[in-house]
Amino acid sequence: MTISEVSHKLDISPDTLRYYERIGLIPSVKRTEGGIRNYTEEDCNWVEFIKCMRNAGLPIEVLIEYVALFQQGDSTIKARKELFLEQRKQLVERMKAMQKTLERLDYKIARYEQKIVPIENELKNGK
Amino acid sequence: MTISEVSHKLDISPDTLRYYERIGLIPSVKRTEGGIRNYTEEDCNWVEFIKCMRNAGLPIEVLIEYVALFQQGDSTIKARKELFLEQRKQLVERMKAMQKTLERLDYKIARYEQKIVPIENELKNGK
DNA sequence: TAGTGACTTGAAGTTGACTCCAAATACTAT
DNA sequence: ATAGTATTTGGAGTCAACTTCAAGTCACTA
Repeated sequence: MTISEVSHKLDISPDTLRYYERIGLIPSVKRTEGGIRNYTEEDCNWVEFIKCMRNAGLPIEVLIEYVALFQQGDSTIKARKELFLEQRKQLVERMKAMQKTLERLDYKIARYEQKIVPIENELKNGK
Repeated sequence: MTISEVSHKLDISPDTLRYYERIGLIPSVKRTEGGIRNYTEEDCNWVEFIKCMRNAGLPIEVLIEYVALFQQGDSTIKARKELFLEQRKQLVERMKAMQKTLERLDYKIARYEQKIVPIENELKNGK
């Protein structure tokens, strides 16, 4: 797959794809003889995985470390598990904070609801 | 309350507090005769509210708009409700995405668990 | 084989959200 | 009154995460 195909498929710009590869956020992609990137299915999976993790707020640095550990082979499995456990913990924290915010938004919305109805009644009554 | 008191209370730097005020992310704070900011309880509540919303990922621009609407009085109640409804929707989306990521992390962690146990058994058996 | 469009690189530029700085002014304790 | 600390401002600097640029290379196609 060419870079623009992957770009369309995963909705990430070619520039960002190159950037991710350059900083080690995805393992480096094999090239054609001419030097053009040729993404395998596995490369795509990496990109998609990283996109998903980034989307949930995992720091780039941590993901870079993960990719590096992955490339060092099975001896790093434990470290990778620890890394994910820590990120899992932080993710749950963020989700809890968001839940609180959601409740707060709901409360505000409900209060506005109460305020709007009287105003609309006023209009209805020609005031 | 002085800016440094608020800073400690809410764990936001004085620079950030001034920055938030400058860009309209919180209503402007009354000053003493000498020109020093004197935060009321209400000012604090604003800061805390904004901190909470930012923390959940609501865009600064949207919050600036909310503050502006708020300052225009009751005629903007409906608009404020709409704004919150939209943000609520997006927040729920983000939380769903994070839930998926969480499940994915859990899956990975579980798989590493399975991989680690055999490795540890190998060690135990002196391999 | 010449034109056209996609791809390459390293480096510079941009954006959002702060964060720091310098010089001036304000409060506080002695 | 004076030293010392806190606060003020406008503006510059920083950092992460891209994004754009320039100048060259590759690959298809008429």
